[in-house]
Amino acid sequence: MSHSEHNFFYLNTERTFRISYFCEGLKSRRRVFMARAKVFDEQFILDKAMNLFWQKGYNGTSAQDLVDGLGISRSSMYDTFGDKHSLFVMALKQYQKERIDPVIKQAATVTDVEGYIRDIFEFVKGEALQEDRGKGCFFVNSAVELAPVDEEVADILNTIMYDFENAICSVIKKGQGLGIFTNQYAARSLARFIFNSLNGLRVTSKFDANKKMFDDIVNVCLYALKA
Amino acid sequence: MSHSEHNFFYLNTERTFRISYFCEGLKSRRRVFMARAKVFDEQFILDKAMNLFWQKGYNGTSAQDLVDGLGISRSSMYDTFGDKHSLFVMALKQYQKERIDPVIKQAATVTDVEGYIRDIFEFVKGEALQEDRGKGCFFVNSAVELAPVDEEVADILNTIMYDFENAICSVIKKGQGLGIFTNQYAARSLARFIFNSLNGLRVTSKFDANKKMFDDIVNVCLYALKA
DNA sequence: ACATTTGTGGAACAATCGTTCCGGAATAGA
DNA sequence: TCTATTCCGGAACGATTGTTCCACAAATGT
Repeated sequence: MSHSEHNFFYLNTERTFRISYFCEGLKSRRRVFMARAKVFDEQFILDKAMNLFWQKGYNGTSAQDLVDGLGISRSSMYDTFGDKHSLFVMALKQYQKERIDPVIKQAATVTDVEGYIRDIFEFVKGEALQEDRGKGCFFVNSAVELAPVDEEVADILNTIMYDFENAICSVIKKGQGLGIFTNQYAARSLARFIFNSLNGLRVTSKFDANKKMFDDIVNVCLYALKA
Repeated sequence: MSHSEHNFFYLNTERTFRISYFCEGLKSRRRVFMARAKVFDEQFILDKAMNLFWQKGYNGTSAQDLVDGLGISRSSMYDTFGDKHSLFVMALKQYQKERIDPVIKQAATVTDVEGYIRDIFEFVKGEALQEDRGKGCFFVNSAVELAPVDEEVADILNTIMYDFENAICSVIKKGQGLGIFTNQYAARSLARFIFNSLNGLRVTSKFDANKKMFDDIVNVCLYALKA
């Protein structure tokens, strides 16, 4: 028996994902057969992948690391997520959706503008003082490792930067209107300064830095915004 | 003929470096035979290695990449620099010696304190606008990729951070005495803020950022220091 | 010419890389 | 029970990883 007769779905050239093939073909029709339900949660696995890539980077994480860390078989991993690069991209988007988008959305309805900015700095500071501070930020790590050589990843990161800058900018603008933040510089300039400072904190957290050090940095950053 | 008889120096367990073995043994005695002189300059090769690792990172640079990029044979590479990790460490120290130490030394005798700080920012800004801006900074790149998992590299990076912070701190202190910089915060706090901002710039340069963006960031950073 | 060291090209190494494929066990609705 | 799908363990793939080794060419003072 030839291979294609036995496992026809492997040969789909458009999508190598085994799971999606048959299901998608039946989207409009009624499902006739119900087969074994998924037992692992894709989001849950994706979270694990995110943390693995986050910790060791793209090149530093091997397929074996993923199999060991995700808790699913090698076959399931490739069937569900395609190849390593696809999985990385999905993990990065997961990070965007779970950790960055909420902060951006919050900006639209924020009332305590100063608290909003301070909370972001405090959050990053908090992570920088955790035991696994070496992880840094998946966003920054990916930018440093892949942005220059991986266009698909770079596009995602640039989008994040763009959205984040705009969100901060709107909050700054509101704060300037309330007389809380300085009018010495345009809101966009200050937003970029904040973005840059946060990127810096993610790098500084890679060093042997202590609480006092982060306090110093954050204090000066927030001071620079004051009216 | 056995291997050890023919090329005895390969079996030195302390140092696998072929070149150093015999020479070091003769340091105190008079050289009897003068052999072929070195034709490639180790510093020159090390510079090339530095740029390769700088561009693609440690894990992203393969042994083959090094052979192709250094312009010497695979054998010469291993004979001269040991293994890949040793070569990386040497390249990192080269970066420290050539690009960071001069800036630190300058701090001791600087008179135009404001210009000194501004020049550093302008230099980083300039590099961030170059064609190969994606390279970023070898120091920051290495911190992000290796500091959490490579103790030897982390030690070097921490030393650089420590020295740099002290250098900036002394300049800031001088500027505070002259009434040029703000006394709102301790010199060390401001130095850490500067270090952090520069780290940020190295990350921001990985994105699709333009001149205006860096101008904005640097302006606010320098503004924050003003008295 | 000789001894000695440097550098080269290439073969070869074991290990790991990312990936594919298979057979079969498990689970579900029909 | 039958069919469809999920998931696993594991073997296997060719390619590439970092590294070692060897024979030989090149250079240089004696």
